[in-house]
Amino acid sequence: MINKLEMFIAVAKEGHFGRAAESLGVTQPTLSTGIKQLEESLGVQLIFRGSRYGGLTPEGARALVWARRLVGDARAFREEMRVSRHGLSGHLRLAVIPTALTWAAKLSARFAEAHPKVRFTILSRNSSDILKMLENLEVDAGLSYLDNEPLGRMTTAPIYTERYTLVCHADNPLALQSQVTWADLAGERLCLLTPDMQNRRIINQCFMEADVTPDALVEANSTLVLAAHVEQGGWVTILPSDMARFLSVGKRLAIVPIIGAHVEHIVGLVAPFREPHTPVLDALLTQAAGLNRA
Amino acid sequence: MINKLEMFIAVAKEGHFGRAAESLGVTQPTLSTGIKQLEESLGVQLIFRGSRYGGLTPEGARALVWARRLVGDARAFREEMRVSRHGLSGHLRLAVIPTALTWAAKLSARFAEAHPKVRFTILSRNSSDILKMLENLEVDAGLSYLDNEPLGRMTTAPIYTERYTLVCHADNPLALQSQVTWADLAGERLCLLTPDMQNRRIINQCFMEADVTPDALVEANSTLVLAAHVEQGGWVTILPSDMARFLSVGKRLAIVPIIGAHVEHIVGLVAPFREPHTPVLDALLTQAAGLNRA
DNA sequence: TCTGATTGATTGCATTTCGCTATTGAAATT
DNA sequence: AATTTCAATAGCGAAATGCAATCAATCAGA
Repeated sequence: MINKLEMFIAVAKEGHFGRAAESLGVTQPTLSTGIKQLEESLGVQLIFRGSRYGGLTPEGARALVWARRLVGDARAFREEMRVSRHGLSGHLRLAVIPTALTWAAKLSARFAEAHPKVRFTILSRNSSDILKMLENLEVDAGLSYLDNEPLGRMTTAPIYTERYTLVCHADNPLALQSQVTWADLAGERLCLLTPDMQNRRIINQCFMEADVTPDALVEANSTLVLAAHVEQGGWVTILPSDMARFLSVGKRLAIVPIIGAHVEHIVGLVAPFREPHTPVLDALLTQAAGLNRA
Repeated sequence: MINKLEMFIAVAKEGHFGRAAESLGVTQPTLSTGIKQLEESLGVQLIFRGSRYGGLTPEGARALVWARRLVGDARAFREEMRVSRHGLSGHLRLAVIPTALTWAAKLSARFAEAHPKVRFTILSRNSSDILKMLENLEVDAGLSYLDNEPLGRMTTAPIYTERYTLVCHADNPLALQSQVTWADLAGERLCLLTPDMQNRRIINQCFMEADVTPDALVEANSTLVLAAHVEQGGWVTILPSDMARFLSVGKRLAIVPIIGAHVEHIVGLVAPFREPHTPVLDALLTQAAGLNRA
């Protein structure tokens, strides 16, 4: 049952039998019969298909919700039993928004100190991808905005609040100011994250509220690229203060706080709600709470 | 996986491999190997046993929580898929406290009107047994006190409030009174439910608050027995008003409201909390809400 | 309209798992 | 010490699982 449901989840995710089979490490015929058997045992067609994947039936969509739950719970169960033998160990997969990557490092460092046997995989993703990955059980937890995207049934733990700063080359006249407003940035050659990033949308909104049309000459999905461009001289960028500090040490870059029109956005840990938590997630939430206090 | 977990639940419930096997309709060796495989696949011993069942290990106790959840969810899932084919149909198992049996009839009658294809099984049980049966997935819902026993993660829907009345033979002097107090009942030959019933404990408490030591000469676990005794003449009993009315029609019995020292106890539907609900439970909750309004 | 590529279903076969009966071995009971 | 109870084990046939090979339908491009 459980493994059939995993097959179903894979097909729903990939929209393609062959790829789904590959992702599970089985052959396509095995997966085909698996889905067929699942449908027969439930007495319902789950997937439209005539020689080609044609989407989920209404029952299929409903079944997907249950499948995710059952598979998720089964994994959490096995995980908990494993932990009861070996202590906290294994693999923790984290998806993180680019601007929070330094915090991910802080989090995993703290965590590793407390639980040295746990391996981490940290992926940089935009916030909507993070939610999708959490749904599809591709990651165990995410580091993302808690106050913006509509979160479904999720466990959350706040970690820090994003405060935006201007990052410019030390030679830039703006570097001499103790602070700038969003309006001051009109006309600057901006280098910002791509618009699929929540962070960029927040910044756009700040500019809009200040009645400024930002001039994003370079877009990237990595803060590292932004910093590198700014170091070249011609550009300025906007980053949360921690990330700005991290990227500017040892470089001829200046950090200037931006004031006004600031909606503060809370960033924190996000994980699918599950009762009870897995032991790793519990430990992770504990570490997150510690970071928040610190 | 799921069926192994069902085996595990059965063993935990019966405390005996042979009986558990029988309850599942498999042979004892099948169940033995099932448990063994479950333990191997989880890498944890779940049950202490050396030639005899010796209780759950700590991990086993934890696993039981997960097992109940997974099995319950799997059933709810299958149930929902079945309903999407055949409409509301199938079997609804209800465990009910004796004093609420008339309400169970009202509930099932209403329900059957709306969903004629659903079969009912209604069992009379005391409130703590009801909780156990809900935990072990032996019934789908219960009709019991909502405000007294510590309910775990449960979905509840209030239906009515118990109000106690004296039931005595029409020839009894008390029958002439328009109302009685708990104290008035001192010295009467009482016929009450057994003390394992919550209702009896509530009545005991009422007597205690009125500083009366009740004299329960006959105890039974069925309200029908109480009424039959009262009809014989020598005894009086205490029943919630609806049950009293139901049992006294056509008989030479009198019903007298009891006043004072009344803690009002809410009776309603109880079902294991599960998100989303099964369609039958949803329908049942709807009917319960209707009864509550009426 | 034809042709090659894609994609999922089907078939046949080897392997594994499952569940039964019969039996054994160890405690508990007498 | 003999008997009973209870779970584990062995052996066997049936069912299931999963693979490689193949087929059938559809789509894209000429």
